[in-house]
Order: sequence, then structure tokens, then C-alpha cells
Amino acid sequence: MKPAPATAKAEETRLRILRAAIELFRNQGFDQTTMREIAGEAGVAIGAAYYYFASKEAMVMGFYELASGEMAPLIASALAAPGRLEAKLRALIEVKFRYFEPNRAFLGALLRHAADPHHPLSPFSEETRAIREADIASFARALEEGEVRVPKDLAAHLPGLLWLYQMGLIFFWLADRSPGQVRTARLTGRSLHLLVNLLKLAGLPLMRPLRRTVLELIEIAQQRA
Amino acid sequence: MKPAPATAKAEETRLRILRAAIELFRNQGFDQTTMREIAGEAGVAIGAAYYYFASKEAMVMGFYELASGEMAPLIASALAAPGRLEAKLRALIEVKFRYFEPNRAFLGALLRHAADPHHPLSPFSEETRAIREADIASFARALEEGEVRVPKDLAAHLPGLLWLYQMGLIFFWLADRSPGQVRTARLTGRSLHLLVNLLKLAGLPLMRPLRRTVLELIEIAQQRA
DNA sequence: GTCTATATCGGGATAGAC
DNA sequence: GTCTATCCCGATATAGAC
Repeated sequence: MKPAPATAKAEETRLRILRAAIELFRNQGFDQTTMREIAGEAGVAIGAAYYYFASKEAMVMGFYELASGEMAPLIASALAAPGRLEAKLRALIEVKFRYFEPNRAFLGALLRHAADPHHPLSPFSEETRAIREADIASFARALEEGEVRVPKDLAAHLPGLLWLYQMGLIFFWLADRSPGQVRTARLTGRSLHLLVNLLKLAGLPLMRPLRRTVLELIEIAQQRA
Repeated sequence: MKPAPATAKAEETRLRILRAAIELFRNQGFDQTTMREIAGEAGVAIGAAYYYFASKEAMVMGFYELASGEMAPLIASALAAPGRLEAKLRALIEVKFRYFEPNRAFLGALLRHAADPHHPLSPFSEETRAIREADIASFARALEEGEVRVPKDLAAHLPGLLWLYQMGLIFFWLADRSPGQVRTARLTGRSLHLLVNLLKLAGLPLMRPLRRTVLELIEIAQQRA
């Protein structure tokens, strides 16, 4: 994915440019920040910035990768905390919100291509697959360690579905203008509780026909065209 | 919303510019089309294009309004067709897909702001409220005429939820690269069937606690901050 | 009020010299 | 790998024709 840096100095320059960009995005937003500012702040020429990043948007990809790497240990310890599935999922989602908090104002601008799964920056794109799969894997771990019996046919899809649920919460959070985003907190708490309860119900023999129908829908939705 | 046109000639010019823009967007995509081209194709100066549309993106709003107006009679007759709720909803959604079909390739580019409900062009924004509410009203009509008993507490939210469901299908359709978008057709058919069945189940006394919980979630999600 | 013509600017992106 | 110069385009501004 990310090519190995040719030299240590090059990697250093790249990181300096990226950090300058993120800092500026944070303070004045993505659109308001110019490539000239980023280059100036990083102490390089515009051309140098373009040497490392194909476009201003490509820097977002850099941010995703940086964030993914920095969150990994936080997620690991969240999953290790005591509690069952609901608690572990709550902790996992909490990590994301806390990490993204300082970037909330401009993350929205970055996720504007989310609706188009073929756009490289979409969380659903081929280009972001590695990050997405690592993320889904953490939900799989939460399920394993959360000690909840899950019907076999559903089990394979569940980590992906939980990831999708989390993406929904993040979108809601980005748009949430209530003070301290309390609405998102409420929504997260209640929906998570409901979700875990539904998961318990899903195993009942009575639920089998419904579960099959839903699984069929999921399979249609997940086919690669 | 849209100010009354001062003269018939002005309205004609506006429409000529808008149609030129849509035609170009269709053929070469939104980003690839320049204001100079649009003005040239419409036979006006750039200044004239900016006289009618504050920005290139503002033309998208014009497209929404045009589409909404042109689809209204098609939707009315779709709702008048025989059949019960499932058939009417299917016909309603079918109208959208058919109308948007020639624009499928660039509609995606236009919906890129969908994720940000505060962006004027988002289908969830204040600016697109009039169009959205007219659309939701058509779902309300389908429910009225579809002869399905719906629990009272859910009834108020149902048109909006159906609209949201439809938006989900449209997003799926935009990303669907299967030939003729057969996957979307399959997904629509099966999910619609499931939806109507769930609606019938929702009225059972057994379902009351679950329904209340879901309604609570909906209400949290719908609060204006 | 409805436009044309033109000049100008800011910013993303690129070519090519070094 | 890095910089300088340049291009392109969206947007704005202005002056004036009708």
C-alpha cells in the first residue's frame, strides 16, 4: 500500500508535511487550508508537497493511516478491559470518538466522499480496505471475547455489520451539533443495548426464518459486482 | 425558495443554461465540466451563468428542483396504480430509478455532500427541505392508500423512515456496478417484501416493548440539536 | 433587469530545470 | 528529491450595452 520510504530523510520530510497539513486542517478546516500554507508551514516548496502527496486529498489518506496506527494500541487495551460484549463494544467505540474528537470539525469535510464507495477516500473503497479490515478484525475480537453465543450463519457477517453500525454512529456524531454531542452518546448507549439484546434473541429457533431472510439481503448487498 | 422569474425570457435563459449544464455533466461528469463550457454550450457569457447560478454547485440544486417537478406527475400516477402497499412502494421507487437512470454516472458525484447534513446540497439539509418533504408526503400517501394497518405510535414516523429506506436504496444503486444494476433490483424486491411483512408484525401486542425502544431511538435521532 | 466582455485573483495541479 | 515557473479553472469584479 504505502511504498517503503526510499530514505529516512524522505520519510521525515513526508511526515513533516503530513503533520503540518493535519495541524492546519484542524485549525482552519480542510477547504480553507491551501497547499501553499501547508508547504510553507512544513518549510518546503509546493512541488515538494506534491512529490509526496498526489493531491491535497491524498493527505487525508495519510491521516487515516496515521490514525489507524495510533489507535491500534488504544483499541487493544479497550478490548482487554473487563466486561462482556456490550461493555467491550462501548469501550471500542469510545476510543474512536475520543481520538477523533480534536478533528471532529474537519473530519466531516473528509468524509464527504463516503457516499461514493469507488472514491479512493471512501471508508468503503478498495484503497481503504486494509484500514477497514483491521478495524473489522477488532470487532471480531470483541465478539470472541465478549462471550455471547451467536448463531453460526450470522457469525461470519457480524463483525462487518458491527463495523457498519459504528460507521453510522460516527456519521451521526459528525453531524451532531448538540453540546458535547450528548445526542450521540445517548444514541450510542441505547442502540448498543438494543443491539446486544437482539443478538441474543437472534439465536431463538422462532427467529430462524427472519434471520435467513435478513442474511439473504446481506449477501446480496455484499456481492462484488 | 426559488424567486419568481422577473420575465419569461429570463426564465428561458436560466433553463437553457441549466439544461446545458445537466447535459454536459451527464456526458463528461461534474468535475470535468467547466463553467466556460456550460456558458459556451448555452450560448451566453460566463457572467450570465453566474447571474443565474451562484456557483457550479448551485446548478445541482437547480437539477434537484427540476427533477422534483418533472417526477411529481409520474409519482402521482404510480400511486394511483392498483395494488396494496408493497406494489405502490415498488412503483414509487421504480419512478425514481427510471428518472435518474440517464444521470446515474454523475448523480454520485453530486451526492458527495450527502454525508454532511449541513451542506446545502445534502438531501438532509435545510436547503433541500422543501423537496424532501414533498417526497416524504408521497410516501405518506402510499401508506394511506396502501391499506395496511400501522400502530399509531409508529405511524407518524413511518413516511420519513420509508423515505430514508429509499435513500439507502438510491445510494446502493449509485454504487452498484452489476450489469443493469440487477443487484439493486434484487435488493429492492426482497427488502421491500421484508419491510412490509415487518410492518404487519409490528402491530402485534408482543412487539410493543421492542417497538417502544426503537421509537425512542428514532426520537433521539430526529431531535434538532 | 438582463446580459456581454474582459480583467483579475486565488488556489490546485503540473512540467521541467537543477 | 526539491524548487521555480506556469497553467487551468472557479470565482469575483467592473464597465457598459440594451
